[in-house]
Amino acid sequence: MSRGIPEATVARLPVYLRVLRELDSEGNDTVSSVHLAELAGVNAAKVRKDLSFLGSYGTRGVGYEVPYLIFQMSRALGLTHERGVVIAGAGHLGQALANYRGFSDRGFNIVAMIDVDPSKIGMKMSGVSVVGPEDVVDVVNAHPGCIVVIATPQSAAQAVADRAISAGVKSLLNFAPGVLTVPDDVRVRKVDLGLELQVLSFYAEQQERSSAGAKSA
Amino acid sequence: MSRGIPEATVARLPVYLRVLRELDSEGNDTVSSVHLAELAGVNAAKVRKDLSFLGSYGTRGVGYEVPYLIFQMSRALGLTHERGVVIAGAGHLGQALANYRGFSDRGFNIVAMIDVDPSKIGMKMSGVSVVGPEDVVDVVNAHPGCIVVIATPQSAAQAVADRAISAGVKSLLNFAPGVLTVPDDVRVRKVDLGLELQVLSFYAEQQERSSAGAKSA
DNA sequence: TAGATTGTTAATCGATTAACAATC
DNA sequence: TAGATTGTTAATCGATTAACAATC
Repeated sequence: MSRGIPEATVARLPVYLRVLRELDSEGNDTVSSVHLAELAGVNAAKVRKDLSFLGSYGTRGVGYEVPYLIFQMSRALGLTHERGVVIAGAGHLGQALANYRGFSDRGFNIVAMIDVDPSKIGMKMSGVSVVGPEDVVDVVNAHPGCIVVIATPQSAAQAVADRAISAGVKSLLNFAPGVLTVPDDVRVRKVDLGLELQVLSFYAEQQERSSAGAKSA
Repeated sequence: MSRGIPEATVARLPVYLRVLRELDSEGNDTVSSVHLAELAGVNAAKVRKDLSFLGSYGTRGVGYEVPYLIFQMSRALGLTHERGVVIAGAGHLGQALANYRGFSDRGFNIVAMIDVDPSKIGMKMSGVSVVGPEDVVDVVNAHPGCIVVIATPQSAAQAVADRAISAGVKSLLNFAPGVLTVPDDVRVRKVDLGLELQVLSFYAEQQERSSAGAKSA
């Protein structure tokens, strides 16, 4: 029994896919693991290993057929059919996400925004209807398998997640800082802007200290 | 010669710090690795190992002094002094970042936004002045060690990065999809919204296929 | 056939975690 | 002292990568 595709591999598939689409639009019919690796910024053996999890779609001595690999990869990622995305929080971040390019051409369809602000409810923002929190269940029911993006303040994040989960949502993308508590069968991915800045700050600090040390030495 | 703190550890420090601040505000004087691990959602041995990279700040039989650990961790992360942040791109995402809470109380100071739109240049958005691209050098010089956040469309991202780097910037946070080419001494962290959704889509698809399979079996 | 490149095995590397001596 | 908990070592685990037989 296969243990499934490793997380690290799954996270690289979208990178390969972006590169492959670019190659395709430039008219490339085939690509070798070495070339694909270079464009994706990874090791060629890693590319071959990653792709082998999807199946044996290459040809020895030749490489991979670009359009076919795009198809297989899109299929694996579930991008060959529409998937609904609900954005919770119609603030700047929510609007930025609603405006984000490259959603629709990957099969993602923003079906609604949710906000508590009565002055926003009923409006359309970037072509997306804003509804109140009590409508989450209806929206989720109308779009089975949809992903809920939490772009609310931290104070509202858990409540929004709870409501979405009780409506049947299994996938959350969380932009609020802090941890969400969810059942085992719900998958959460987290984007933490503060964390990213702090990591950069750590390395910047290191660099500054070592160069200050070199100066005084 | 120490090989430096592992990347994975550095990325967990901000998580520990958030938990520690919470504990502190609740009046906890000390915390054990077991408790801290629980709150941070990681293994206790990992916590002890991670913290040991910072130094021996715990007391056997007792645990870690919360305020002291906060201080040491903040120092390691370079959060005990101000650091400038420049946001390139004054669209929805840029504004969302300018509004983001938890920057200032971690020492991050948004010093300017950059945009090409003449109607935005000269304005203040969320209290931050918007300047034109040609002013990047001045802003960066006025705030040595600052971090540049790229919240522009992909088409402008590399040019913005190049300009910032030539002005001396060493840390970039990139929200544009696609790869940035930068010199070795420049550190880039990337947040890729499309990638996150595609990863969620992969697992959602798997879940749906297996439950469909179970149904037909 | 000769050259190229995959798919996979086996080696390497690094990160996680269990275990425990040190010690408060 | 007895109990608790750190700091660190050593074992485990998983991911990366080099190497190469298979094969186009």
